[in-house]
Amino acid sequence: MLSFTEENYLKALLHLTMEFEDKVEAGTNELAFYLGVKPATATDMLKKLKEKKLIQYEKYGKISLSETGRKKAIEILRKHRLWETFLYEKLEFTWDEVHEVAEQLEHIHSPKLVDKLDKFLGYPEVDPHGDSIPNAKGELKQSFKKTLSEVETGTSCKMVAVKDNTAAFLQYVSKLNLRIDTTIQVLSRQDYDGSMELLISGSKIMVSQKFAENILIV
Amino acid sequence: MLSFTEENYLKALLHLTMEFEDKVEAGTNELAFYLGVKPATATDMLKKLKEKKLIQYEKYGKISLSETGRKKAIEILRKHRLWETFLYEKLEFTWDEVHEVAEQLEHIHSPKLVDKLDKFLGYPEVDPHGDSIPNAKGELKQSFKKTLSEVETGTSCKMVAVKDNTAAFLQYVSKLNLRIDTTIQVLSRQDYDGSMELLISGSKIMVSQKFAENILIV
DNA sequence: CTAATTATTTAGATTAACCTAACAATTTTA
DNA sequence: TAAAATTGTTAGGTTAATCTAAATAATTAG
Ligand SMILES: [Mn+2]
Ligand SMILES: [Mn+2]
Ligand SMILES: [Mn+2]
Ligand SMILES: [Mn+2]
Repeated sequence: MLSFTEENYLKALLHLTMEFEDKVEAGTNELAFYLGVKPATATDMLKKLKEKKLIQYEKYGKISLSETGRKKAIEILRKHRLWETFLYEKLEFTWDEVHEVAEQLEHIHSPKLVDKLDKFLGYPEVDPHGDSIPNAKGELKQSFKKTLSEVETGTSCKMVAVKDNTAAFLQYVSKLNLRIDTTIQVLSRQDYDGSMELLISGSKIMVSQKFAENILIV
Repeated sequence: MLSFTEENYLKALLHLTMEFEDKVEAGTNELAFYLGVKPATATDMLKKLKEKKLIQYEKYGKISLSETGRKKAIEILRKHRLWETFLYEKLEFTWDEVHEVAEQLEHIHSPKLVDKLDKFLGYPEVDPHGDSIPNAKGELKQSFKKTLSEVETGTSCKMVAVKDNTAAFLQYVSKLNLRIDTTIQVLSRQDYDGSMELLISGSKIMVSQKFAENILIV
């Protein structure tokens, strides 16, 4: 049985090796920074995870998940996203509140619980942030979506997910009346700083490039 | 914030100081045995819990919960029983499966989660084992119920809870068609070993004294 | 292609939660 | 009430997960 901490390392590695289409490895510092620990700490854990055959790793080399490591990580991601969906759909949590609690709930060990929860929620495909939920077989629909910042001026698109999961960002998105499935029309763009003028359900708003880079669209 | 382990010690102390009406203290060995650790380990933790003002304790003396310690312990008990109820009522778990998972879920930290869960479940008063669920104010209806072994021969009673929460016992109870609210008629009793002949919804069964001592009735 | 910079590992500590073995206090029993 | 039994504590370790400081490898830049 994996410890809470080991699970977090695997989850972090899954995240870091899926950041963009061709990224399949991570570095020690990158991992340590992501987890909020010192590189020396990460090195110790990497040795242990290698020992347990959960990762591929050689001293001074890059890190990637093994097949079993990836399986484990996806299980945790599945639990995380199912719990977020539960909190959002059944317990009236807002989308900026669910992540923190799911960080704890994802470590509950009980295969029966996960599958019953999935059933109870009606086998949802995406979580409250628009992220795809791995199914019971451990299959994850991974699609690398375009961001709002890449949309051509004058065209329309639909928001399908968010990239940033911090409460601050999510609350701001909500305040702008943006949510999953909202149609966005790009009216204009400032060459100077990349900020964009948008039309959302009748009202015009202005957003920064940084903001637009965290809205995923289709 | 209390650790997982500290929470388990407090919960154990709450249990041990509520075993019967006049029991308000526990001993080091008793506590250690209940938690499955060595007495030396318990002594260490007792010092820490005393330091944090969660218990009353003097070297070589008896242990009892402080007001804050009791509050904390009841919060955990509340979570435990609400989660058991959730698993049983919403996720189709059987009553012998819920405890193990609730042992993990009870340590999730989120005041909002507990209260939303309570609301979602319709503010249940008892868990699947008939145990009273503390309310949001931390009030616990504690009633010391009679056991089936104390019922007079020839009279009837109603099962309201079970004392033993092990899967083996609960499965056996189910197999005998006994559940919360079942009416039990005591037909006869063996002087020799205290075993009892019961009438349950039309069929006669024989149970041991040990068994009868773990069925709570009214 | 060396020197500077960056990335990573090693060495040596710390803390929480556990253990065993030995010792000390308390309670029971004869 | 003294010996025996029980209960509880202390001393000294271990392991997992963390840290800081120092050393080393790899990469980048001039
Ligand atoms: Mn999340
Ligand atoms: Mn999410
Ligand atoms: Mn239980
Ligand atoms: Mn229960």
